[in-house]
Amino acid sequence: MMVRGRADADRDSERRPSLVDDAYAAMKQAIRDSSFAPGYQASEQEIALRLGMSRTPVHEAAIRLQEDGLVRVLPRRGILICALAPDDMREIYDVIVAIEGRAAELIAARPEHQRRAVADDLAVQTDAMDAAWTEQDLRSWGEADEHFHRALVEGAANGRMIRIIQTITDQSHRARMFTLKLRRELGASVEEHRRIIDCIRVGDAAGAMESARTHRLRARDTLLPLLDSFGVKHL
Amino acid sequence: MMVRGRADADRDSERRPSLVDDAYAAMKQAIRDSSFAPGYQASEQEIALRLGMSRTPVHEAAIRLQEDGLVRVLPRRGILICALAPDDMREIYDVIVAIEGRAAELIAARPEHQRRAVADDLAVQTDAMDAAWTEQDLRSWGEADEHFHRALVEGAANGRMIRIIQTITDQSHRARMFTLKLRRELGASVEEHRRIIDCIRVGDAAGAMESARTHRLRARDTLLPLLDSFGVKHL
DNA sequence: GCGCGCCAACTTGCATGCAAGATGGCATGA
DNA sequence: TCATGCCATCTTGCATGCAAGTTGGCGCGC
Repeated sequence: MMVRGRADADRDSERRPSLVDDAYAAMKQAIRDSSFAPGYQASEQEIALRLGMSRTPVHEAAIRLQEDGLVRVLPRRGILICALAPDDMREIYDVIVAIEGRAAELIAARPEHQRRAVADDLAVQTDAMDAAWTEQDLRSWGEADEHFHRALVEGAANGRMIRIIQTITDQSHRARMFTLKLRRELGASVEEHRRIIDCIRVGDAAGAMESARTHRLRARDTLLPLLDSFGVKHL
Repeated sequence: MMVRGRADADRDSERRPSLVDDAYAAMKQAIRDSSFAPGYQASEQEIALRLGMSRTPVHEAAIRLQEDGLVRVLPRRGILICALAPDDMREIYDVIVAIEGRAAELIAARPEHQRRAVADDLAVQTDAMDAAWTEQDLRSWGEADEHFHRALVEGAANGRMIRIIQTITDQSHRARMFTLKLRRELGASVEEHRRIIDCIRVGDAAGAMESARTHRLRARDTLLPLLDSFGVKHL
């Protein structure tokens, strides 16, 4: 199951997805897997033709994608797939540090049984990461890591935080796929995750925030130089 | 000058605003000043008529407003103006605490002359608040306070943070107008703002974050009970 | 050979037409 | 009197037409 236009998916539980939803999902997926490479300029007409619909739903989906920061709609010139510059990664990490830090703090401040439920979930993902690491299974490691961070934010039960993180995750998906192959310090993450979990278990809000922040800041400080050294200017 | 669809305003410096932009701005303004009250259900046709355009630009503006969380587009039933529940205010405050806290920390970590520029700006706004307070000028106080918090986030030079805060500010504008009249502790804000400024001046990142967080948490803890006591269920 | 301007092709902005889904009221039956 | 079902009306989803803005290339003048 895919991410989809949360704006509807979670609000109006179910209804037949409209063509706009289809176009939105298809385009987003195409951007995620680089069928639409950054910098590529597509015409709405062409996309509409490929998706078997008229320009209208494609245009409306493009507006939503622009709002998500994934494309730019250039008046009378088409849809431009956005590229991410190193500076965007800096911005993204700062937002993540802020939101995940607060989320961890909030979780640790919740009643004991709720804390434990979240902590157990986080522990499952972290164990999966540990296992994947010993087996050198990058793909599984990445998925478990993603689940961990999603569960962390969802644990704070704040729809706006979830939405913010979802948007930013979508934006940085390609960069993440790229850096995943480069990282050589995956073991450190497991340990840092466990520290976060411990703080949540004992209800140490300040510690939870601090360890969540430290984890992301450390990751940022390993990855950004890596990107720099590869001279990556946009991804 | 009004807020406008930042998605374009800051990216493509200038171009004749399209009808969609007009519709977006007009509807947003109508929601801000409660011409469109929460819970009101409008038809696109009717809005289009009032704005002197066809349904198409109104519909596209509605999509953007829905993405901003200000309205819901109900399929084949019209546009519903969203109301804010107390729980939404809780969510909003948590996001603000996270983002402004990190922003203050980032500013305090910048080079001295940049810190000072931001601090001076913040000090001007705080002085204006102080003056407005002694003169019991609520409107001026509110505007200066708004400028202070905007400057705080803009000082961190992170477009995504600015955008997040802008979205949330738009959502909570009506609630802010309502609570402004109820508050009896405006003096405390001035003092707390000064504490933030001092930390920024001396480059105390941890202190800046902590005082920014404390400021917002204190405000939340005074306001939410106030809303509760008035039995406000949506605004 | 080189620069400049014009034009044809292309692209979207916006209006409108049509069909299908949603709604509220009225008539009908118990 | 009340519940139920049908239909007229309203509203949007989506396709398409037209006009205006943008672009790239070709030809003309130098």
